[in-house]
Amino acid sequence: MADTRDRLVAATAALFQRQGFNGTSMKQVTDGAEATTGSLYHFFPGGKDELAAEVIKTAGAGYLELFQVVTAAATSSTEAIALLFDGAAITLEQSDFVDACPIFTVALEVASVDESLRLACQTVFATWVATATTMFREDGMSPTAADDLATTIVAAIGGAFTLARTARDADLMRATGRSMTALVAAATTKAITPP
Amino acid sequence: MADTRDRLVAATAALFQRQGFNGTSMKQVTDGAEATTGSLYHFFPGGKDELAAEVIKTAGAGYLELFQVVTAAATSSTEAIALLFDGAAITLEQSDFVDACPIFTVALEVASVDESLRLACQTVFATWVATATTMFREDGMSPTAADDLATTIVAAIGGAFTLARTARDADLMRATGRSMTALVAAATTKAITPP
DNA sequence: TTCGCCCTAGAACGATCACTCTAATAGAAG
DNA sequence: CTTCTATTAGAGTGATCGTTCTAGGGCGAA
Repeated sequence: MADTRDRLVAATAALFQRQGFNGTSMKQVTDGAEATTGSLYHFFPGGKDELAAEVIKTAGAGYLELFQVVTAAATSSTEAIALLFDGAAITLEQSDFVDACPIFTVALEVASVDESLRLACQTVFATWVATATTMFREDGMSPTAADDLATTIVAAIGGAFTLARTARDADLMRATGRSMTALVAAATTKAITPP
Repeated sequence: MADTRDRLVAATAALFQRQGFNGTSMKQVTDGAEATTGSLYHFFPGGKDELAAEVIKTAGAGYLELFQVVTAAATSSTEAIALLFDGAAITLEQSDFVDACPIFTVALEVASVDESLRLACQTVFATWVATATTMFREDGMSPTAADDLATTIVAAIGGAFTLARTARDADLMRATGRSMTALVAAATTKAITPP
């Protein structure tokens, strides 16, 4: 069946979330996906690197869609950001601080070591920043202001994941969310009402 | 000589910066420190875990001292934060995006796997946040506002390290720095001039 | 010198790593 | 049915992992 491939990607993503790239073995992947080594290398002849690149790409697209769903449900950029951080905090708590973004977990360990994975992560982050930038531009913000703010929010949510997971305390995510919400609120009112 | 121990810690910290915990082997450590396996396990009988805990503790104290030096050189909290992010951006560029914080790199890969290292990272982050909170309290901010802001800044600098290193672009660090500087400026003026 | 202790030296260990390879099986196409 | 391609199965590869262990070097104290 073709969904063996999907199970491999999903299992790898789950393992990357809690152990990162180097901490995850191919045996754990095949065990988690209930697949065999033969299947794994049939679908990913490029080995661990190709599998990881697929995980990053898939997870990146998933989070982007989640962001767009949240944005669509919100009545303002400010509310969207508030919902984003609150949702992240709840997800962390409900998963016992395991369900963090696999991309942030992998990015730092591969950035200086594996160029193909570095580029895969870079592409995902750039997509996220671009999407958030577009949202802020629609609020009337200048290109540079929107880009700065979008970059900051992506950075902040990634760092807050690290802090909250390390401390096993989702309030660190919420604290960061409050600050970012205030920042967005200030930036949008300023954009709407120019001096 | 007793500085063999220091060389081991320094070499491990350098390796953690670019490869993380699981990506770094004991052989790389002994090679980098010009030490032997015997020396390594003499000084760190607890093995890789004990060595990593020492690296986290030492690096954490080093960055805290750096923060305090920067703060002392600045005339305001706002300027201190600006200097902090600018310095981080320059360090990244000068080291070809290798010289990032080893603690952020290690934190996500060990948070769900190695409790002793998770606690070591948690302690370091808590110390950083507490120090920044104290600085903001001296500006007259309320305890909760100061703590929120301090948490946000630590999260933002960690996330910005990830983004900048992944994209090999220090401007992402500078963009985050501009937003955080604006946030601190707004918070301090509000604290100084209450409604 | 001789002792005693801190540190170094590096071979060796079993386990596990990512990966390869051959053979078997399944199911669609003819 | 036969044939063919896609997928599964899992034993086996050499390399490398973290760690252990025995032996010896270096140096101050007696």
